[in-house]
Amino acid sequence: MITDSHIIDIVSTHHLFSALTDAEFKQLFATAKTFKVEPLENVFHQGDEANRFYLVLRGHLKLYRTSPSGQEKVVEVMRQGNTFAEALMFNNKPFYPVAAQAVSASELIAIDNETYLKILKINPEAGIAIMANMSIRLHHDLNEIEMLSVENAKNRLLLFLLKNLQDNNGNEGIIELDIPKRTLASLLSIQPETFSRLLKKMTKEGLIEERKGLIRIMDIDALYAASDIPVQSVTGNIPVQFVPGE
Amino acid sequence: MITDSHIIDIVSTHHLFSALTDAEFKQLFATAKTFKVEPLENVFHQGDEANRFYLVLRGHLKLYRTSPSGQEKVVEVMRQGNTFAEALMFNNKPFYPVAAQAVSASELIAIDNETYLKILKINPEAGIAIMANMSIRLHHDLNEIEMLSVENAKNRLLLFLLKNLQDNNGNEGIIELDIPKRTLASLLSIQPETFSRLLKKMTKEGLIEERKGLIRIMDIDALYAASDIPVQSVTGNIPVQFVPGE
DNA sequence: GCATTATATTGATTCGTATCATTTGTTTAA
DNA sequence: TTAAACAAATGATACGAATCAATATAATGC
Repeated sequence: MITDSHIIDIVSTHHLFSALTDAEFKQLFATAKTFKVEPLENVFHQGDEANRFYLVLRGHLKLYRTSPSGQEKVVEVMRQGNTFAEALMFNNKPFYPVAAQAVSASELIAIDNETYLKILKINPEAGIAIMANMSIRLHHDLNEIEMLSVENAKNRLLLFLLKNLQDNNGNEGIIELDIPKRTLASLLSIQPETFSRLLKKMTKEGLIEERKGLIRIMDIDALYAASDIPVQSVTGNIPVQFVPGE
Repeated sequence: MITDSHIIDIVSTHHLFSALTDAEFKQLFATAKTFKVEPLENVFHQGDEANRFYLVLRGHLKLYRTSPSGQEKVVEVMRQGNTFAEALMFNNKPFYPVAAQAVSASELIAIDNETYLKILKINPEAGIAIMANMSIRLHHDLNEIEMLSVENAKNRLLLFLLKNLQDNNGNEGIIELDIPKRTLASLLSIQPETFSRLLKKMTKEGLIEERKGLIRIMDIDALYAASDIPVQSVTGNIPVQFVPGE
């Protein structure tokens, strides 16, 4: 039984658990067990029966696969707050296709697949609530990836401007700066100095106009043209992973 | 009724639909409707009743919120293959908290919340299968974000090395290069020249050793120390969004 | 009002990495 | 074996953006 408040904190903010009712939460964690692993110690091996999934409370672990030739390949690194092997549960896969080994001293909770699935099957509402969380998180990640994919300062600023313009009548737009520029710069991962220079340059190029607390976009199309923000962006293109051997 | 094969392609690869059985798929899309919107045309307005969610087949749209003071703020941009407003459905929210407006000429499918939820409630297995997809996608995104968050070439290489080392006995490790270096460089978003120089530098520093097709890590701890890869990494820290007004 | 502090701009310099050009090394096939 | 094609390494240079330093402007408190 889980009681430690620090642990409850980590558990209850996870998308797989945050939508559960108190009763469901209690039911689920009645059968859950916390345990510790030392570095190089395995939580499970490739091919083991998969009837539990895990939440990392502390430390970090690697999930790796060993090929027939003995090659080891790390598939994923799990850290505090991450769950792993839950996709197997949802997919009814009976065996772990990878092994999990602690990299640093770690603490985990093992959660019973059967108990978790029973909750979902008895009460579809619970599943729907969890899907709500997952949906939100997916949208969030998508935005995050889009923003991170824009590599240079100028394009990040342009993307920000295009996303935040208001009173977009015709080909003009206005953006109200209700936070200090230094903060905005930091949000865009640009140094304040660079930010200042960028705005100045764009003003000189006639793309924008600055008036206390306002940025006025003279020509939205020209701004689009000035950026090389991918039209199709990241969305939908599953990016290449580091799987040299496959 | 949806028949066009191009459309079926987009629909059936989406995580909300790919796990449905043929029968469920048919049932769902019997009530779905495709429609087109022109730029500046709204799909729905803030406060409208939310009994449908949408999948973008073509074009792109902005979701935006208008504050009491008349400020417009773009929350998200949706593109081909994206769904939106499905989180509202899962959350039983009765009204759209944002408006959706086409930016370019777009084509969409509107899907009935009621029909979709009915499928999930009648058959919990369907919901579980969808959650499997969502789980996989979430893990995928997490990795993607982690990799994108590593801003400079040296750290990307280090992260790659640390993730791919095999025969990690003690504090040494070996990595087999089974793809050309230029390809690996490209995967890491590094120019081949830079990649070559990096390896050379790390060899000179005594961190690694190179032998045809192998990279041998002399001291894993030292390698960790050389990187400023965040120990806690991205995981769990919900990054700041561009919401200056909140 | 003025002093104090925070924020913003501007200049000079440095660092990381891309780009271009050239050379060296390694496969592949005639 | 030797030429042709490709991969990798090395050098020179250019550019974006961070950093350091100084100054200017705006906001805040007394």
